[in-house]
Amino acid sequence: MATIKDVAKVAGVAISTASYALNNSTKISQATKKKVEEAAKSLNYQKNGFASDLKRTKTNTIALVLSDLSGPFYSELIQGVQDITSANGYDLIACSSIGGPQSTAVRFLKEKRVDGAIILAHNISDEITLESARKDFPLVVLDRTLENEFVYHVEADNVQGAYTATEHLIQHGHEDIAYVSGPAISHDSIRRFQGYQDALKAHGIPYQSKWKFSGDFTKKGGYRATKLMIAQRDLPEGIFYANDEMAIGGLQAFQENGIDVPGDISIIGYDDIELAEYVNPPLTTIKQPKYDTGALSVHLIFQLLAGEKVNHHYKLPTELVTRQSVKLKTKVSE
Amino acid sequence: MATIKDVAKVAGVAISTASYALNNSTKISQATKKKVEEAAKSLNYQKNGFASDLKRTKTNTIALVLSDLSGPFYSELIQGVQDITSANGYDLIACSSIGGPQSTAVRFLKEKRVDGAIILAHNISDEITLESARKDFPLVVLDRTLENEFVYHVEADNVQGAYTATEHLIQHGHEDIAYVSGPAISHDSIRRFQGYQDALKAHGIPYQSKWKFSGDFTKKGGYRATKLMIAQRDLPEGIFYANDEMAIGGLQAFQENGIDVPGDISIIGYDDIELAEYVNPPLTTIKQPKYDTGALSVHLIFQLLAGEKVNHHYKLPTELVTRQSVKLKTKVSE
DNA sequence: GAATCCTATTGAAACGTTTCTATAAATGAA
DNA sequence: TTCATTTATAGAAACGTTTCAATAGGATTC
Repeated sequence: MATIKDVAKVAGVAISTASYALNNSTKISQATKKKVEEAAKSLNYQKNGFASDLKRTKTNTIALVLSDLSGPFYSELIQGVQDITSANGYDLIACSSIGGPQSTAVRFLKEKRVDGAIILAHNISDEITLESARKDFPLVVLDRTLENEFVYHVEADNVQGAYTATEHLIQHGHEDIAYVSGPAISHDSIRRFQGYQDALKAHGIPYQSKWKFSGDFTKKGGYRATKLMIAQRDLPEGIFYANDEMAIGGLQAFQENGIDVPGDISIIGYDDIELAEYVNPPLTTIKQPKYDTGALSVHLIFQLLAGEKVNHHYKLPTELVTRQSVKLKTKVSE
Repeated sequence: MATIKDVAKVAGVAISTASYALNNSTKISQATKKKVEEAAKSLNYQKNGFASDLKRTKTNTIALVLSDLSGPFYSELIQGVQDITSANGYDLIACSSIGGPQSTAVRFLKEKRVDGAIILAHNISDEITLESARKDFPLVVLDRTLENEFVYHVEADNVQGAYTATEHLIQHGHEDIAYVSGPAISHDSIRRFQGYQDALKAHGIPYQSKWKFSGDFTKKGGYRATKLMIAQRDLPEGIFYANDEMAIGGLQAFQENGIDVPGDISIIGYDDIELAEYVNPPLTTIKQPKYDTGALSVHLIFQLLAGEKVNHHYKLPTELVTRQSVKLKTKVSE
């Protein structure tokens, strides 16, 4: 590989001149600039990114840390991140945190191979996040809250979203409303449970622990929780699943047992994944402002890199998407 | 940030000693090794990745170049890539080629910020690929063929897959079979068209150009092509859509026009995306060995990095997934 | 024509590692 | 005791850039 030394030699100038010429410095005459560029072209010269980064102590790259590169993909969120990143002339790379402390993601964070990072990876421990965060290396976390001077937090408002979902069921005449949770440690699930409880309370419906079921954010988990409910022969009037995947699993369980949704029971999900529109019946759910979440996250990083001060916490509003899995309950008896 | 210099100073040793100690050289006594490690810990030392890469001229990282980080995601393919990469102790990063020559992907390729790359991005020009490929920098392309000493090619067998799909329709009694293509320049689409034609020929069915429709691999494109077919009031007996997305768009068009699939017309897709199973009717389609494609790609890269010789072209077999969008045609009249 | 100011160019240091080579100390053989 | 050998450590060069400070020469001013 040709280096800048070779280019300088061929062009007959000093190394520094070559560097200036290739970096469009104004101090270089047009003639020498041309000479250098031609030399570079003839040698098929490409700068060595590492050497350059090393000297500049700046990479012009933002990392998006995902728990698993192979999905589930938050494509709108990434779109938001991507758009803003490239609008600012930065590069974006995605890396996975599979493998824990040995993972690519952790290496990139610790070795500061990027200028800033957005973390959406439950398997990156808080400890590692805190160790990596430092001055001039802003970190935005999306799936947890963390108190640290250099860690920032953006989230869709889980409490409000869950409140809306639950209230929607209540407004459709349902009182016995179950909640199918995500993993116990999930920040999102905990918040959504909070919103669920808040809504019940606000409408004078006492919370009953028998209506809380444990899921794990997977289709199978939703299926199992629902089977359990059915087996207990004591169905609620409505179910709020902490995410769409589980709701779809639940749908399958109901189908298998000849229980009609929404005829016999109303259900509502959370996330508005692509599939939600296609299942039968189409799933009513809560849509999160994913694009905005992504866009805001990078935006904050750029503000911070520019030395501005920003808040440590941001909450974005969610939105109810009405489809056909919730039905108005006409109180026949009672 | 603490550097190795600081560590050496605190530990009271030379820089080189510190370096050896941190890199587990055998020549260092246990005592000093411990001393250095403690110093590193106390300073929260993290090595500078660039400096290290610069000296080593090796990054231990493989890049996966995607046309758009926000999907459509070939999650199984990525899984394959990921598994093999980490099994070899390498890091994997994904980067996008949005923005053409200014994109992150192109920079990473040209500036050789990785040891090898897998390219699955139609918007990376052949020219750039060829410019980037060089000795000790193996490139695997998945969505085109390219003749170059340092470029390798892995693909699911498009011709065979399309042949199988078309033959499946033929074997179900269909003769008038339409093909809805992807973008004209798409390598995949062209190959699939070839397979379609081959199957017709093999079964003595003449190819009619009126049965070729232009799509673009999107849902909307499939919808439009299908609408056009319906408007012409001359429907084929079966349609082979060059991918599932378009088939699903087509399904919607048929639904809107009260045409029953597969009662009135059989359709088949290509890809076996997740949605295919959920649409109504579930879509018969061709499944590609995505995981294997990904795994083989990285495997080749490692072989090449190790100095081994491998073939330049690999073709992996596809598989028919039978669902309910194709029906046996009982020839009532004629 | 001397003094001043630009402008284009150069030389050299620096970024933080790794690694080759040299050296000093410790060990062993004679 | 001396010399050779091993071992642990140190010194310094190198990787390929960028950029500060220095310089030379030409243009401008009076």
